[in-house]
Amino acid sequence: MSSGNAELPLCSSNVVHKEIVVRVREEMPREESLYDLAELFKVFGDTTRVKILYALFAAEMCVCDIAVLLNMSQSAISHQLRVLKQARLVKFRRQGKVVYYSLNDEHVKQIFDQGLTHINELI
Amino acid sequence: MSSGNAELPLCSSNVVHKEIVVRVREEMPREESLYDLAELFKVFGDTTRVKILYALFAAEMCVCDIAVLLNMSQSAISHQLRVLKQARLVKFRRQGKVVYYSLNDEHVKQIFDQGLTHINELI
DNA sequence: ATAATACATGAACATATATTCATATGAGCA
DNA sequence: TGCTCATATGAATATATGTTCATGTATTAT
Repeated sequence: MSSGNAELPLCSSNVVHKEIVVRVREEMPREESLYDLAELFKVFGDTTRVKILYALFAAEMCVCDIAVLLNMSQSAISHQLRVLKQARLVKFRRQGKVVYYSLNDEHVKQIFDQGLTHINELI
Repeated sequence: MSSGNAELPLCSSNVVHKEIVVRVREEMPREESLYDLAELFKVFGDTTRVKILYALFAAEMCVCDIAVLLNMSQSAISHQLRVLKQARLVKFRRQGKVVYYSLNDEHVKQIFDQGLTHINELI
């Protein structure tokens, strides 16, 4: 068996730069990694969650603190914390009736700061 | 006029750590920055767009190349390229009937790689 | 045990968004 | 001009997602 580039499903057009497509295909990360990456950014792609994470950059906070800070309902915050929990971006500890949330990851702040840098350079 | 922390809208509960909320509020970036940041990540939060960007990391490509590479319709790719264009993440040049797209930003790869690092450390 | 509190969660609803389909635009060529 | 091709785009549809509302659960206090 020869190469693995026999299956170019063809666009309607014939302007396919085959060598480029084949080479890029080889250089691309695995499908699963790209999917996971998009899922991670999807979590970052909501204002409420971005705000929560920035808040937790500064301090550990309980659910009610965050709700007051962002002027949103406790339920809305709780739902979003759930998303952040599932993405393993935050951790929590229970102290009596109060649940305190904090960051679980070092990279997030770096990713965010680089995002802000990008935005600022667009001005 | 004194401080600007008179307006704590109060959660249903009374467990509000006022000093923390006030301090975090001061440390948070501007509302607009956080909104823009979420918008940027929203663009990254789609598998198709992530794939397109990774493809363009490797080479400049025309629309048809990308469609073949990702095994998707030309229209779908074109719509997503529009989103990436609006976010100023890609640029393009026209050569005859063919339009070639390439990256317009240095940060994106760094942000993506840090995202992948995060994902890999979760294993 | 009962009540109160801090948080979690399921269902419903409204909104956003990704793809498809049909068609428009714009460039090269006969 | 008329035709073909590469790409862009508007409308429609299906799906995903964020918030609210109502309620469940776990912990503390009486």
